[in-house]
Amino acid sequence: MIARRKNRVVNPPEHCPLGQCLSIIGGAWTPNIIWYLSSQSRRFSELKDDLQGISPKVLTQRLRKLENEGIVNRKVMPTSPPTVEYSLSELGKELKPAIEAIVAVGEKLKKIKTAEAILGA
Amino acid sequence: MIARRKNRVVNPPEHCPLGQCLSIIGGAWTPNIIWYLSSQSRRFSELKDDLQGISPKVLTQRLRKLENEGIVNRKVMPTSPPTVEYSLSELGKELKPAIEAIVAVGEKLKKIKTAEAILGA
DNA sequence: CTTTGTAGTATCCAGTTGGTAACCACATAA
DNA sequence: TTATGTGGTTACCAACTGGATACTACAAAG
Repeated sequence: MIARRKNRVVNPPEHCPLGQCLSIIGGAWTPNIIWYLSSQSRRFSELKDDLQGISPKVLTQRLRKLENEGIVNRKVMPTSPPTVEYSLSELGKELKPAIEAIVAVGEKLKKIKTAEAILGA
Repeated sequence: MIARRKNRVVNPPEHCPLGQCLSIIGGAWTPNIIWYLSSQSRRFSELKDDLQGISPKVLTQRLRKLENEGIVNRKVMPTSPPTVEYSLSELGKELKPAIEAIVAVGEKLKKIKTAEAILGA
């Protein structure tokens, strides 16, 4: 029988910022929405075209949630018919380094996988 | 009627590294598992204690998946009963900057939310 | 008068996820 | 002899997720 090691690792900082942040960028399409908005503001139907395959329901859901969390600004333009401009808020822009770090890792992973595929591993 | 803007935003790099990476760190408990393993190697039951509330089923699922993806190393020790050491692979360590960036954002979010709570916003 | 584009809603449904609980063989400690 | 710890596995199930589809009101263009 083996003595159980008792040393606890440092806990993830209280009430886990990991979960905090991942609950925002988690969910299908969400990171992509943030990605598109990070370079410029976009209208609803523009986003729908950018994110090929997303249903209007899900796009609305995501945008509403991001708006409630203060990540995204929603601005109705007085055109006819009214158009709606979505953009990243200042808070939303804080997400960019995280997204970029994730993208960077994703690219490394892709390289490794393609290398493996070529080597037939 | 409004002319649809035609300018397309830069696409997320092909076959989206975002999704690539998020499919790895996504899923309940996964980021936390990586967090714990990032500071030292841990045994199955140690992780189970670290991640209070995780069921053995899910822990196994996560570890198996991470192992298949080459993020985590699994090493059976010749003790009695056999113990199993999990650790981050070199590839797994590449995830750390991304996790740290996410944690950083999570902390900012938390500060903002607590500030809002105090101000009664 | 019909069509088009706007920004969504409403409804239904299938698939996935994650949780609970029970169970396993084995060896050792009490 | 019985209990304990090891690292899981299995079956079941409720909840959540996201996709497909159809639908809306309104105004303007043709």
